[in-house]
Amino acid sequence: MSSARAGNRAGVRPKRPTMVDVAREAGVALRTVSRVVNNDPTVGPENAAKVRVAIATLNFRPDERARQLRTGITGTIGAAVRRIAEVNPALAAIEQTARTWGQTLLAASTDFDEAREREILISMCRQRLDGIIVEPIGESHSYLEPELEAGIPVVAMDRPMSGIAADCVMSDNASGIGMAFHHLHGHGHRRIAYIGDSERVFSGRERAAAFRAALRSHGQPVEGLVHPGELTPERVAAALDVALHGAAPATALVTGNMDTTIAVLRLLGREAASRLAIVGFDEVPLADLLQPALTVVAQDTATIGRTAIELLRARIADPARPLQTVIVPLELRIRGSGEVRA
Amino acid sequence: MSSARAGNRAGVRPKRPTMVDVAREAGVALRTVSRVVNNDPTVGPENAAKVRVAIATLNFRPDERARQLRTGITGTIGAAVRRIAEVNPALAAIEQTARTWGQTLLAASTDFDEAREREILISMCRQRLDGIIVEPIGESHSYLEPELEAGIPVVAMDRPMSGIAADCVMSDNASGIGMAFHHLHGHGHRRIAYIGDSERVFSGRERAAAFRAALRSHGQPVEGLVHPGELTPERVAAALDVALHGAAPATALVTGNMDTTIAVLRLLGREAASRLAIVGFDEVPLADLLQPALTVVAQDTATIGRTAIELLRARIADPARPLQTVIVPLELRIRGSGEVRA
DNA sequence: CTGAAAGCGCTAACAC
DNA sequence: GTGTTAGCGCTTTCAG
Repeated sequence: MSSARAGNRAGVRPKRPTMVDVAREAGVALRTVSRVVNNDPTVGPENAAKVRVAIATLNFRPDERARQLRTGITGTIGAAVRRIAEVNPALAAIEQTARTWGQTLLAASTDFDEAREREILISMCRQRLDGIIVEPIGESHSYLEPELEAGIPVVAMDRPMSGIAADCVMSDNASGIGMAFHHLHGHGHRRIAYIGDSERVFSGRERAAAFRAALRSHGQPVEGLVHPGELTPERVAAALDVALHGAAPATALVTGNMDTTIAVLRLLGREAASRLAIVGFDEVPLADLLQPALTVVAQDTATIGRTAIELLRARIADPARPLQTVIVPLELRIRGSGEVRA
Repeated sequence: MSSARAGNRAGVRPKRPTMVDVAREAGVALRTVSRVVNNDPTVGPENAAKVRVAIATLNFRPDERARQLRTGITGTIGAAVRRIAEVNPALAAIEQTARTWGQTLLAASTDFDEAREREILISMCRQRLDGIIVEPIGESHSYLEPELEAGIPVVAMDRPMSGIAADCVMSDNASGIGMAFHHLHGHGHRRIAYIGDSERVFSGRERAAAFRAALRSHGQPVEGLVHPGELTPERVAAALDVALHGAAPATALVTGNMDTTIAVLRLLGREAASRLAIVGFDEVPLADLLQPALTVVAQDTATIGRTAIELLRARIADPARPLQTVIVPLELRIRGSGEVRA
């Protein structure tokens, strides 16, 4: 079965043919091969044919690295996201758009790790990518200042970057939280709690602040209702306990992101979920199949991704254009869990 | 706000300093700079210091492309998967392992499209990646023959490649289907139906065949019970209708992959799901939160990913080693939907 | 239309 | 220890 590799001795990687080899085989100059490979029309038909034959017989494939080194452009854009291999319509949109433009996408996971993010970003810079889209994790990205100065375009997605001046596209967190709150308030709830991500995270900060603002604007007390923090099951359980079993139990709940929503649903178990009104921030997979189906305020992640890469293109085309921050609206998706009356 | 870029005129990308510039700045030879950059210990401490100062003042970053061209290795492995930006523990495992080995991962989506797959694979070859992992889509990959010959290691994941000799890791589809069948049979079901992917797809073929074999080995007729085909809602609905509303309605159902499972659950609606026994092939997100919770035969995708990259490493280390196909067992996860009695 | 030669930014022999 | 000199494989002036 391994006969296909019979010619290969262990460890001896056969050398690939280069343009010189092709030129020799075809009996033309190196330059002519290059022209054929790049579809330059100024090549005589018979020469072109000879070259193509030589390419086929030698199985020549141009070395992209050499071309990139010479031309100075990589035709590749980088995406440093929190998780490739997780549902991420923004990333999907970026890849699709990049492909449309004939660009390659180099995607890597920061894994919510600041050091890892830095590694990836620096590595992308060393590879001289045409541009970088990043879902920022770290608190300061000032180490990228020299890279920006050197001309590598960077666009932030989901959160702004601090320490450097980069374009940014993100959701309208405040309005999204407001939407969720008002929806529940409109269904008669007067004790609405919030459980969400830590305020050390930008979006966690924005959403918790927006929720507090919503409470105040409705003349409600804040204490016991707003629970930002780490996303451990224990912490969420504790927060849930305070919210539901205090002196004045909440009758409705806003969860600040997908992981919180799922954690809460798991904790509530099957039946309890139908007595408490819940609106989740962020879409959840199979939300429509849950019981009751989950009402969410959904981010328009596809638009976010598309905008990110468009901002990047614009920045590449004109490094001097004014910085831009795009805020993308969210959408309330009514499915049942948020329509439980008080 | 755009002051940080004040120095950049539109379109004029500032040239980055090279090693020559650093050498001049530091007053040493090019070679010495190279040594410092590569942490070569044979550099005098004061020279090293001078170089480091020069690097910092000029904001020098070595150009990875040039290094790759010179050394011949890219330090990058490619993964052509069906979808990045979707849940894919195999990809996650690959990325993590690659990182551990100091390799960069270049991931791209074939998007279930044969032409796209070909584009990506060829592009990866032109970039001279150290190796490629692919979830094959196309029916023949013989066009990769020259590339293999030229020494680029390729490993197939989830399905074998046809037309070329490549290592492969995949799930034990037949056993998985057998497990699902026997589980339902053990709960008293005597009319068990199967709805799954088209038999034009390798795994669809394997699973449908295994299901037919299971039926036969239990002396049951096959007609009306095995429904492979396209994954459109209409087709699945029609298959479901035949299975449930025929002369001898099925009392249990095996769904052949995640998309089929979800389609079926959507079609059945909330209540019907608790009367029909269902075992899904493939894990489904939030399966434990559904009602009833979904029993599945889960692929060990993390192991598949880890195995894929280990096979790749082994192949890179020894191109002459015998071809290997690794079959990974599946696991029955009992949650409720598969334990409804006949 | 085609060819010779220079060079992209770096590493690797081989002197000194 | 350090510097000099070749290239890696390609594109690109610039002559023919």
